[in-house]
Amino acid sequence: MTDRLTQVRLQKLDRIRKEGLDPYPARASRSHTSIAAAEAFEAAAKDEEVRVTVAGRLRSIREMGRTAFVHIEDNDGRLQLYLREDELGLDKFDLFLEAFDLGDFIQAEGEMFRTRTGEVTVRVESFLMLSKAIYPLPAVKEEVVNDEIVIHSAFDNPEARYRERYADLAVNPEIRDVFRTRARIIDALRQYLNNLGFLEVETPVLQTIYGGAAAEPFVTHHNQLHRDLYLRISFELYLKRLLVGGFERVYEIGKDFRNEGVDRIHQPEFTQLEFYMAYADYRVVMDVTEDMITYTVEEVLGGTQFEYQGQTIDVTPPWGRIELRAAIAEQTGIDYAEHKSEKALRKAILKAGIEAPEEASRGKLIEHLLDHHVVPEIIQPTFLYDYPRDISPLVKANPDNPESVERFEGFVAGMEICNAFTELNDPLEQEQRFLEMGRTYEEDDVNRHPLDEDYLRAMRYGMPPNGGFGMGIDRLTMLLTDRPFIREVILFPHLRAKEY
RNA sequence: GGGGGCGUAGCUCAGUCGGUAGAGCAUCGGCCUUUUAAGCCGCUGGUCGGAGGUUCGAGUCCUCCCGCCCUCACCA
Repeated sequence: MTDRLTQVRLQKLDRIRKEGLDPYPARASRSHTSIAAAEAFEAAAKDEEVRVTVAGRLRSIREMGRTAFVHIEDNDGRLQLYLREDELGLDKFDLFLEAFDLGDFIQAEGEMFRTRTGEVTVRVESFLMLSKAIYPLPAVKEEVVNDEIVIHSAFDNPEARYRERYADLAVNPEIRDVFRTRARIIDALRQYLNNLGFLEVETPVLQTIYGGAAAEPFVTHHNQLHRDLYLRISFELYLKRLLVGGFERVYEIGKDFRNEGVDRIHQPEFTQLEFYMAYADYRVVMDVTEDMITYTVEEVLGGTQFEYQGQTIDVTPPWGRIELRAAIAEQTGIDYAEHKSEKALRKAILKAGIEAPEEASRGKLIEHLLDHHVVPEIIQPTFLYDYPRDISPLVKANPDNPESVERFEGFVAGMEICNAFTELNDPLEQEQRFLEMGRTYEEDDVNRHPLDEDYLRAMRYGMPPNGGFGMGIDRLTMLLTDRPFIREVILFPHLRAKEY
């Protein structure tokens, strides 16, 4: 694209070259970041000279006759520079005004002082272009009113922001903060698990048989092997093979891929944490979950309470613990234990004036009640436990009640954030469950699982009893950054390809 | 996939009943040596998402297509 704005900047690029300067020099130097420079000035004695070399991107230029005030922005924040013709000389000063634009990266050296309005500023004695910007960044203006930053003409067209996330990040500092927080969340989770003796591992993204969740996979193809492969929909079956191998505590943080609809809390590519813990059951995993998330929230936010979309969330243990059956009964008046068959339960649901999906198993009906009538009501951190067996093929049955399995999910702010269970480690029962699954789903159901013979083989060598856990990192990040949409916490969310 | 909404200058947005396409900021030119949404004066800048249609005349009405948003469905 060579529109007029771009043409002007290309001419400026030439102008810089004609001055004998490289608009993209290989080397930069800086003695202080913006914050370090301001701190050094504040710490210095009254008459002491504080000389700095700073670097950053030009974010504002206020030309005032033979002087100019500009702000540069670096990773730490913003710093004001003051340029004067009598300080720089006519040629240099003109070069700056005529060839430097918003968005350019520059380097400047000078002595620090405080302006009449009290702002710590660098009086520039020399400057360099570090990188000339050819396209103008979206024109965002900021104003400080009563210590609050008011943004004018924000760059907030969603399509443009996600397509050009780099521009979004460049002009919206709060978006950069979202991803700094995201990194700290992952860091805290790692610390927590490492401290408990967990081993971080990596398992295949390309799988010959997908499993561990009910989801439609992405299919790809390996040319040399002449076979289709699937992008993983979960890590579960590989991580549990590692327990067979003798590791007692393993976890993985990585991407899962599900070829399904995109909405407020779903993206086809998302980040998951799963861990497996030998000799633990789902009760232990519940305790660990509470503790791990509390630790993470404290590390990242400095406390156990935070605001999410206008509601105060408190993760301080103990979290609510309610049997799934009781939670559904409370919200809908339906006790599914009284309706043992799919038919009977469907009848009860319709009688209660609630919609029931067509062609759903009894477990699917229960799940529908959970998703639509219980989950939206759960604001404070809560575990629901003991799930129907037919929607949980990898979970060990509850010894007191063979109808239910030892599984729980954690919910916060109307969102499911984790799913965990006492893992089924009986190879014969697992095989039986897989076969049951094959019957539950129709032949052409995309969620019907191919039977993973190799996983059964692994189990036959002996798998220690263990508790497993999975959590969506993106959703946790949504909570801790107060973002209502999952695409806000994913750097490059998926959009349709645009042709240029 | 169904339903609804939207797409106008680099950015944020107006555009009435179908009658020559506008504003602020940015850009460009001028003034201004402690400004900070700096200020003042002036000038530019448009395939109105794309294609077709109705009409003397379409940003506006109709059809199809593309993209984004919301919502439903799907989603251990």
